[in-house]
Amino acid sequence: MADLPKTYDPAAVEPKWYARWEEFGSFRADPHSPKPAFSIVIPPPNITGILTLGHVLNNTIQDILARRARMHGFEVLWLPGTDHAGVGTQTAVEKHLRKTENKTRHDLGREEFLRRVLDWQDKHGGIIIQQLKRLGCSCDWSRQRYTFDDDYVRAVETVFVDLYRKGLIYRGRRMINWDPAAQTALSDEEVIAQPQKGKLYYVRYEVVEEPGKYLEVATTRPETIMADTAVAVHPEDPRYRHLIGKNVWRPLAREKLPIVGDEAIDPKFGTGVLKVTPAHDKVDFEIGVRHSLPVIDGLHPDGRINCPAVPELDGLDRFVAREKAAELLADLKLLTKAEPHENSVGFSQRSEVPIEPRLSDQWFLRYPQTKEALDVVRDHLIRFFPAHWEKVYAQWLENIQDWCISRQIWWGHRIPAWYAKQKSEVGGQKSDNSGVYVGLEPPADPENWIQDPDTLDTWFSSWLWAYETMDAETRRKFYPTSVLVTAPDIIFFWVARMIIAGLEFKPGKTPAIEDNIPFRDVFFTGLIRDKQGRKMSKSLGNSPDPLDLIAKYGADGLRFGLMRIAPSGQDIAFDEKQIEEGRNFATKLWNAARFRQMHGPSQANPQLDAKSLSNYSSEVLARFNEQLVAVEEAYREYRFNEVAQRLYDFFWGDYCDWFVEAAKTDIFGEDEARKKSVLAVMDFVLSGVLRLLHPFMPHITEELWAVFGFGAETIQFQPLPKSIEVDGSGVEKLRQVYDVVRSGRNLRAESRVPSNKKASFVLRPSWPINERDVATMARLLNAEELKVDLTFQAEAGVPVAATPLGELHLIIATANRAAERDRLDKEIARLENELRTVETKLSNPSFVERAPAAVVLEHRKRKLDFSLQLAQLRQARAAMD
RNA sequence: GCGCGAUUAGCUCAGUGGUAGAGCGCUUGCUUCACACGCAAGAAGUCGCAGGUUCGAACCCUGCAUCGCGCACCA
Repeated sequence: MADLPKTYDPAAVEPKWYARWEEFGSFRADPHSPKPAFSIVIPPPNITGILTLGHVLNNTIQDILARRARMHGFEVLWLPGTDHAGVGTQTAVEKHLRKTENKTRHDLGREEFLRRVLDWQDKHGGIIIQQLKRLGCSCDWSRQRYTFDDDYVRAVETVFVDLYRKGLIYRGRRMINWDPAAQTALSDEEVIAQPQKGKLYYVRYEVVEEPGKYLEVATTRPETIMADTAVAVHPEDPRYRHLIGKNVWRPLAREKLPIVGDEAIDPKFGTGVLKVTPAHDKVDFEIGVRHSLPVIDGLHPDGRINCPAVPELDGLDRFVAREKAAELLADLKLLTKAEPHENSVGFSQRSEVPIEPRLSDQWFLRYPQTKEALDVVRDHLIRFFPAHWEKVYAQWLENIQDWCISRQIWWGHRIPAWYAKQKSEVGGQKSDNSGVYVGLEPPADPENWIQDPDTLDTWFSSWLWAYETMDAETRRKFYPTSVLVTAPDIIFFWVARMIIAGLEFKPGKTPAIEDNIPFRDVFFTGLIRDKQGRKMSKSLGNSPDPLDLIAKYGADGLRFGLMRIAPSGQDIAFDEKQIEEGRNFATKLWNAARFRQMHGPSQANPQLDAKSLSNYSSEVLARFNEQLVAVEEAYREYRFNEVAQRLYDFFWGDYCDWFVEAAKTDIFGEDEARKKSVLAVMDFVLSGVLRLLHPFMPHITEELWAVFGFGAETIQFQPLPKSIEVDGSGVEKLRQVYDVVRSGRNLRAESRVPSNKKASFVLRPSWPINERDVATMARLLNAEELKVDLTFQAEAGVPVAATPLGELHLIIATANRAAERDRLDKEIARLENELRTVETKLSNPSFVERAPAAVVLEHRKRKLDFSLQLAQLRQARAAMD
């Protein structure tokens, strides 16, 4: 066995093992395996994306689950892949084009632009896959999929055609969210409402029938006045009721507009009069429909004003035009006032500009299976962790609106719809479906048809991800998947829609709903924020590069550090210190292994003889058993932070700080049998800890597994450790020994005996004490001598502590009587206080009768302990007077 | 306006009815024969506020406050 180097070097160990795992084919999923199946599909990252901390969190969790399942004897499929990310990728390429060639996509034309996107993809694509490998992700890379794979594209088109034929997809002229920067329609989910400080302009519209009389309108958008086609008041509003049916003069692009009455008007807002601009507001559009108002589009697609009738405004950007329109109105003496006003404005999630409600011809989906989708979550066929997301999910499904699925971008799945050429100008109110052909193949006479130029929302391909990434054979074994791990911000975009897609079109769908759902559990991770609680974002520059962190702390250190601070369902305040802790833990593990290795070879398959165990061995094994149970329990609830914390505490505290230190009495002792026994316990615990930690820290555990030669060539498929029976009374006794040690160390520190000086102690025992426990105490106390003396009479002023095993005295050359008196007084006061608390409780009959017996017993025991200790201390204190 | 979450040590967070916890930071002492990415000791909390339930509340209930998120409205 090779000696371990003094420090652990993740940079050397981690890539080496990853390459070996790929050689072994350890991550390959076999659909013919007799083992039970465990499967996860990766939330596909953008093909040209790079790894963020969010990815690290998300994929570490998936890797933990996959590796744990392998050790539990499952056949594991972790199916990886990437997403074409329509708007995101197209925007990046357009930006690049503008910068390097000062061209737009329109300068290049569709075909050439798409060629450029593919170039971009070749150059930047797949980086994230390499980064996931560096993190240690055990995906089955032989099955890597892409939302633009040929058969995947085919599947997306098939679903479109299918839904069209079922009448669930339709084309219509509707109010949609228009992104003037990306120049495309968006779904409601892609719009984020943000409070915006602006002005409320009060504008006077002259009443046609009563010249000199004005109707005052309050608006935040004076630049759209030219597109007004009415003004509206509440039908019951006494101020204006009599004017309904009359007309006003539109102040810009002067024209006669009707005054209509509509229930949608809130008489209390502004002046109680609304200018109706059906083309640029959802509510106005509805009013327009109710009153058969014309629709005037006053904006170009890029957000500039389209109104040649008012040359001062025509062509101006919408926000510039707003100011200008206010000026024009002021000049006309039609602007009464402009007061500060805060309202909420919808922003495009992607391009971060205000969206423009706009009337437009688009493709929409009427969601199928919404009731069923609600049911499967409510009835827990699909379980959410944490469960409170069920409510958010239900709220969305209950208020679901048709999904605008067409996008005016080029990078995406082209909509399989063609229009007859004579009606190719599909626009205006006349559009209907009679000249439309929808199908998987182009029409037989293509010269008479023109294909819809639009593409599909990226999520319209993502929602098929759970099953379209699998072939029939794989699906048979691995679908539904076991668990989906994702961030809650895509619960509507992806999670909900995948559930609907599974229920509606999973190939080979059966009446058994539980076979069609895409996953059984959904674990929602938290969002990683910076220390100030802000979201990680590129523009803020507050997102550390995970690859830098891996270089500094190792992939295992990063993984462990992050998991230890990631509470389930809570956002995570990222602090690099925590990753440093992960690295430190890896080093601790390494050095504990080194220590074991210095004392001879390990057993290949560590076995224990329960009868020959020393008390401290029993103690550490008892703690180990506790962790096995608790860890299993925590996994069931996806509480990864608890698993990590428990393994950390057990290994660092119980194993290293207490057990190994105590074990040194035997390791450096003369008794070969004892030495052998304790080394066997070390092997047993180390091999167990390595297996428990492997899902979190795959590389270092695999390296140490190999160094120790604990078993097969890889740790990856080793069964998890099982608990071992231990002697409970020995454990109890040993914990008292440790209490004595803690008291002694405290005495030493308070009496200022430095750590590098040996100290002498005398224990006057209350009970007979095992000689070997004395040796353990002496070592842990770093004692020159620890005498056990039943008749010891301390000189007054000698520091003393009351312990469960008796009085412990620290022998020092010159006792400081005054200091010791103070210390004793304080200690006595503390104990008296504790005793009083316990006695109060025990003297309460309700407590004794109604509290659980174990609790009462515990209190009685504490009362006894405190009384005994107090007696000891009072005696010592009395001797000083 | 509706809903969800949070509020515990200086910081980041565990703790879901029975003696308030961890890591970092801080103080003190240690290059003790695995580890200074370490060892040992210590200081530090009216568990957001107010009521209630209970023998007993950080924990359960009600209300309030503050912060964050989602949905709806916003002329």
